[in-house]
Amino acid sequence: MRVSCLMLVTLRDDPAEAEIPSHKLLIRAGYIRRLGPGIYAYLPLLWRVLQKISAIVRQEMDATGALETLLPQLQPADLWQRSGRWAGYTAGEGIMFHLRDRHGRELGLGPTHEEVITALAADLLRSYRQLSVNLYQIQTKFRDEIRPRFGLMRGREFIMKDAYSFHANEGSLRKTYAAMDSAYRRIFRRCGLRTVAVEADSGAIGGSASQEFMVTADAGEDLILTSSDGSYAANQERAVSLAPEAIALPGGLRAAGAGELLATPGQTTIEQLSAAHGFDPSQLVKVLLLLARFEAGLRQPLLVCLRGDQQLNAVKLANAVSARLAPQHGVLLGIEPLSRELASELASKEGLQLDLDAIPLGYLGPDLEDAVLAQPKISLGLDPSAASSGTATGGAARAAAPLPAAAPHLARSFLRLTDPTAAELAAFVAGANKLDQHRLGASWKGLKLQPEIVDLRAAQPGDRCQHDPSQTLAAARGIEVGHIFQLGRKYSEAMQARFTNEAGAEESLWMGCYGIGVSRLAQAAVEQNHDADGIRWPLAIAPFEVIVVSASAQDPIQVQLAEQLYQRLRDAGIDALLDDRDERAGVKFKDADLIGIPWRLVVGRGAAQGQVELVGRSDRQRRDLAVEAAVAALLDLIPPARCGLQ
RNA sequence: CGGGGCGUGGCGCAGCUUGGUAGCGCGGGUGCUUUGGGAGCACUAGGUCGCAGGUUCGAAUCCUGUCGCCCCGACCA
Repeated sequence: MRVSCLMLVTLRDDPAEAEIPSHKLLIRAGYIRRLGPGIYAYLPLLWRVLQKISAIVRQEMDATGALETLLPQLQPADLWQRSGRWAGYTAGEGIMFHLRDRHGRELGLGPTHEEVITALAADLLRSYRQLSVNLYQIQTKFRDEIRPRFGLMRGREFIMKDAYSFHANEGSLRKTYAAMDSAYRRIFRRCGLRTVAVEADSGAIGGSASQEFMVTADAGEDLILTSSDGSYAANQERAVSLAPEAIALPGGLRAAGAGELLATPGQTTIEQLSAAHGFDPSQLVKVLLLLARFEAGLRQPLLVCLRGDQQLNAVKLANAVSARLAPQHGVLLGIEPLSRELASELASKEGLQLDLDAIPLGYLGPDLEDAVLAQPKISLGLDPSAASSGTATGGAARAAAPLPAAAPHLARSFLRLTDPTAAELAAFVAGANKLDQHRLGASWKGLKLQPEIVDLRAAQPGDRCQHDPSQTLAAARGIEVGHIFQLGRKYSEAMQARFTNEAGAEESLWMGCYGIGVSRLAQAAVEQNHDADGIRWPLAIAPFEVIVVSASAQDPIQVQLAEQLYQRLRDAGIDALLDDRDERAGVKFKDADLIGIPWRLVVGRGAAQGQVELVGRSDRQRRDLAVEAAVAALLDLIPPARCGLQ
């Protein structure tokens, strides 16, 4: 390709829209253009990069026996209703773009393809003899992100490789999961990325085991925690660790563990309490009042206890709450702090009466009685079954007959969950459930409580590791470029995807799914490979492998030699670019550095003597070589570097 | 959704406080000179100052509304 024909438009100034280096560089170097928030055009240069990444992904996926396919992006709502995700994806997080066609049928633009593929599998896979299979596709996904940002990093339209495997048993799923794990490691290595594999939360996709592949970079949106020996790495959403030892409460239990009242006027935060009375935060029990909203209308108040010095991990909480109530009440739509604002919003929007004046915010103790949620005289929508009894229907049954959108109703008892750090305290300080008063020297037994214990605390950098307390966790930022899941039978059961096993019995398929953010990966590669002058593409995914530059466009000898070299390299199968523009040398050099072609072959002053200059973009090493030697060097260096595995 | 910021030639910005009919740098075009790290000179094209109201003799500038974009946050009161 000739630069004169490339529609290359580079910018001298940083664009105002971009914040992080990779985003600025991709725009400045002419790789992308923004059309709207989170919507980008992939210009010809970037398209070449994406094609190269895709080729690597294909090679590695095909090598594992996976089958490439292409699935619809326009997906009927009933598919998503059958899996139980329509409400969560449209109403709750609202991550799915959805629309009505001219007949009033609801459709979603695919943010992922579990539903589509499972419906196909249900149709096509009938016998254990057909298993296992792993189908993948590389295509555009749509997600209505709350806040798109950083260019291709979090776009509303992006390119993803997603794969879905189907198995007759869990062992087979594990095998494919392991194969995907190693294929992913090869893919990222071949793309020139430094990644770390971390334990991850399964999030909205669901399922059991899952692992994320993170490109380590300061601009990463995820916080990852790793042990010093590297044997443990997890997303902070998921990470576990040992909390620091609590400092025993001086004086221990009071009033046989019921605690003595302590006047604490205006002291509603852990900090204020500690400062006023000399407590260590680890001597306090922090009680959080939250409200969980469910698809089928349930509004469930939560009372969450943590040790005062610990932080809540919202993802762990959502998982715990969901596990307890989602089977009866549909998808968990969200959890919010139960404030006066929220209470008045509940009253005005959903007609639910909740009298927060009965609840002394800032002075809550773990023994806060359900009576505070008691129904006021006039109230609507009481559901006596919520939270306590409830009809126990299985997930499959629920999915087969989607829950009708029920009117919002408020549970009148708390779902109480306690983190071990709080549960293990022998004597603590907690709110007295009375304004301006706390209890000193209370205990769980003394308060006549049997806490339901769930890991809810956020692991922090510096915490000791569970697998080896002599090690501590360190934090790093990461960009998630890949995620693999063992889904199990969640979707196959919901969508009735069954096969006949060897014994002739019907069984639900075992599933796995495996994603790579292809367009995000391209930007992550820039984030990890750039310098003050521009991008430094790893050769395996660079849009071109070498750029031939004649220093002077006026010197016919140079121009001719550059032309010859360009032809020879192309004939030898090298992805060569020829900068044939009538520009000064400086302009061409700057552009070559900015767009980041790994090798630059300069035809300059020495052209008449058959001397050229070969410059490496990454290490900036320059070597003066005879023409033949330069060509030989490139033919020697480039082909082996292509697979990215040296 | 909450908070903050910004909308002025293709791009990056100034002008707004103190109203008087729009400017700088880059980029584009033409010509001459220059030619190994984003050249110089000259000429030139290109803007209903996001949009809609209002105040005023007069609005990019003041007021109101509206739309769009960017940043931070949206879990511990």
